[in-house]
This record gives sequence, structure tokens and C-alpha cells, in this order.
Amino acid sequence: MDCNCVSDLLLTPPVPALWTPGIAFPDWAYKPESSPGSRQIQLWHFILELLQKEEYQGVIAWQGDYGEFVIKDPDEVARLWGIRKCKPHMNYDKLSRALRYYYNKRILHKTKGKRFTYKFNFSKVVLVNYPLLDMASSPFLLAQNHFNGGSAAPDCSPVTPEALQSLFPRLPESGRGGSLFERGGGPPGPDGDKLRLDTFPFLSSGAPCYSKPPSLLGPYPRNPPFDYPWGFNPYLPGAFSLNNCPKLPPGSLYPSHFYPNPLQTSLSQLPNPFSSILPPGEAAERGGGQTGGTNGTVGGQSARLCIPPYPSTLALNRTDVGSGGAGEREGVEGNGPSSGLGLGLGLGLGLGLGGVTLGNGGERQSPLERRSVVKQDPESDSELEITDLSDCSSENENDADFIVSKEGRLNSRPQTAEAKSATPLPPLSSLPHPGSPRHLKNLLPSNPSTPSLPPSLSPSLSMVDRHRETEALKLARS
DNA sequence: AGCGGAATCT
DNA sequence: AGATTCCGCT
Repeated sequence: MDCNCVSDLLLTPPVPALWTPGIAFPDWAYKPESSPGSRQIQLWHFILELLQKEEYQGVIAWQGDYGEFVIKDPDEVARLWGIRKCKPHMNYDKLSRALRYYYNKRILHKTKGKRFTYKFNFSKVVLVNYPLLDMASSPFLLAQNHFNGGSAAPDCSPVTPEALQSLFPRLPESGRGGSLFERGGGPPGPDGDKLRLDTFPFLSSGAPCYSKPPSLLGPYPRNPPFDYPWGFNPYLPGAFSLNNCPKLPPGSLYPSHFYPNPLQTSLSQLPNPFSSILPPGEAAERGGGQTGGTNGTVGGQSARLCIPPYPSTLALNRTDVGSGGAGEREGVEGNGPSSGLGLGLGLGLGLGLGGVTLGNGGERQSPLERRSVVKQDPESDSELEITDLSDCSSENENDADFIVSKEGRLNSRPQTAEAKSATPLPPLSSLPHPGSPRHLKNLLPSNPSTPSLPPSLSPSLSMVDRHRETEALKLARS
């Protein structure tokens, strides 16, 4: 089509002002080249983007079980997708068809019984993106994984469910009456364990939760030398965007080195093979430096947090009826033994953070509002831009409308509303402003080894650190 | 609403 | 490969 779409080159702004607590998706995941076999943004990326942006929570938002989201306004989502892809005739029927293709890929599945509700299989998404993160070897995880054969590192203090609960306060105390870590008592059926996986995607290295055998986790070998999906090799310099993160102003949110990772604390005592490679400061610096690079706006996206909140009302009880398609598929995914796969642990921390902000609170000008649809809007961040929509050229009759929507977001607003649903979380007012680094840091589980560390001294989770962790884990294992 | 086959496009 | 489009079926 001749709509001169440039959206894929004009995606998100270098530094998203709003970060939904949760899984961190490195910038590369948002680049056109990050889509295997495609130079265009993939639908699931787009969905994540929308989910990431508060101003679209009236259109699509995390809801229900972990990873679950509901398309509140199918037509609008389709419209946005159509704009992004320059498909003016896009509609929900077509979009949903595309979503259905993700079922087989296990990137998504349908939440049965809930209209317009789908669920990300983050373990898949993350695995695809973080093939090297070996959760199975994580002391953090091993300590709490009851199904991994007890190979936990000897000197790692066990992490109890209680401890985890404290780390991730929004996590449900239990799913369906069973321990989050136990699979036993659950109802038979694929969902029993699956739920836990869903709840702790970052813990799914163990057999009980993992949704599929390692061989099915992805086309990527565990330790492929340099053959990483989407051309991404976490071991290579530049992985995780060290080299293309935008330079951030002091105090700005989500500097490139902020990469939530619960492993960080567990590994703080381990040797640091990469310590001499790149000073954290420099890493961040460099990341920023390159932003302006070659492709202008594209270059500089920093890792993003994009994860669903832990719903206050955990919909652990899936309404799935019987063993329909999705259920069967999940069954297939079923228990791979310690796949170890790597889940994005990076995500872990993010998970811990998750939810905190989320979406329930203030008012935000959303596309829906624009459309006279009144929906609750959580507080938004100021310069959030919806990435993409700027792309399609004038051909799109919706351009004007779209632009309006972009301009419509704004200002920081007082956090007026409380989370509407009863949630165990502290009131929003007690939370740090999302635009502040403290926002995330304060929510991080305190570092056991440095419990009283002030936020400013909290360990930074830089990409380098992640590399270090990976290496450290290897060493630890050997 | 949701599903999935099939043809087609990019 | 990853949609997009169309469509019949449940």
C-alpha cells in the first residue's frame, strides 16, 4: 500500500515516560528488526505497546489473571492497529484472526468465557527474548522451586513463599487454595499448574509450571553461540541496548541501566566477571549517546517495563470451560522438566514492581475519552507518546484523529482516584511518582544483603549486570 | 463472540 | 513469516 507508512521507524519515543511496572522488554523487542521474519511490527508487540500506555487503558488493559488483558474497545484497538499497519479497513474480526494465529505459537491464548480477553504467555514471549536467562540455575529460583530436583545452590538461603510474597506483594497468596509453589492440591487439569506459571512466569523454570517442554519453548537452542532470535545476542556488546539507549536526563525514569532483576540481589555476592568491561555509568552513558544515531527516533529506545499488574482480584479461577481449544493447547505445553528456560528474569523484579501503578487511578485522556467513551484512567505520564501511530501518511483518514489523540496526553495529574478495585496495595498517593526512579526502586524488593541501602545506592540493574549475572550463573553452576 | 481454513498480500 | 481478507461454522 501506498500509505508511506513509516511507523516502524517511528516507533516509541526514546524514553517512554510511562513504564508500566512489569516485564522489561528491551528496546530491541520493539524494533522492526526484532520481529523474526518480519520487518514490521508484530501485532503482539503492538498490543504490548498499547498495554504499556496508560492512555490506552480505556481501550485495552491488563486485567484479570497475570498476563491477561482485555480489549475494552475492540474497534478502537483494530483502528489503531489499522493505522499502524496502514490498513484502513482493519477491523476487530481481522485483528482477532491475527491474534488467533498466536494461539498456535503460544504467544497468546484466549481466556475462555471472557469476552475480548486474551492472555499473554509471557514465558514464551520472554523466552523468545531472553534465551540465555537460565532460571533453572538461579539460586533465587532454585531455592523456591520445589520441583527442580533440589539442585539449589547450597549457600543460597531459601526463599520461602512468604518471602516471595513479600517481594511481590501483589501476588496472590495462593491460587485456588493451593500454595503458589505447590502443584499438588490443585484441581486436576492443565490449569492447575498453568495458573501458577501464569502467576509466576518468571519462576516457570521448574517443571511444574512450565508450559511446555524445552524443545518447544522456542526455536532457539539453549546456548547457541551466536545465533539468537531476532538477531539478538545478549552476550554481544550492545545487547540490551547498551549502545542505543537514549541519554537520559538526570533523574529521569528508567535509565538504560535500570533493569529490574531479582537475581541481582541473589547474585550480588558472586564474582563479577564483567566488572572491568564497562562501568555502569559509562554503560548508561553510552547507551544514551547513541540515541540520536542513525535512524533518529528509532535508535533509542530503552528497555521498557511492560507487564501486567497483579490484579487485586486475581482471576485465578479461569472460567475456562471444559477442555476447549486453548486448554488443550496448554496441555500440550505441559510440563517440561526444568526447562530452565530462561525466563526473563529480568522481568522478575519488574514483576515485583508490577502492579503498583497500574492503572487505576487518575484521569488520563484516552482515545476513548476522545471518543466520548468514559473510562477510568489511571494516572498517566507526561510525555508519553504512543509510539507509532505517527506513521501512516496522510492517506489515512484517521490521521487527524490520531494526532489529536497523541496530543491529548499530558500532564501529570494528581492522583485522584484510588484503585477502584479493592486492592491490597498501598494507596496511589503513597506511591512514588511514576516518573521518578524511586518509583521503581522503592518497590523493589529490598536487597537482603543491603537492606537499608538508600534508593540512590540500590544496585543498579544494568545490562552489564545482566550479563554479569548470566556469567555468574554459569560459573556458579560449574 | 470466537474459531480456523484458505487464498492472498507484503 | 506474518499478517490480511474472506468466509462458513459453532
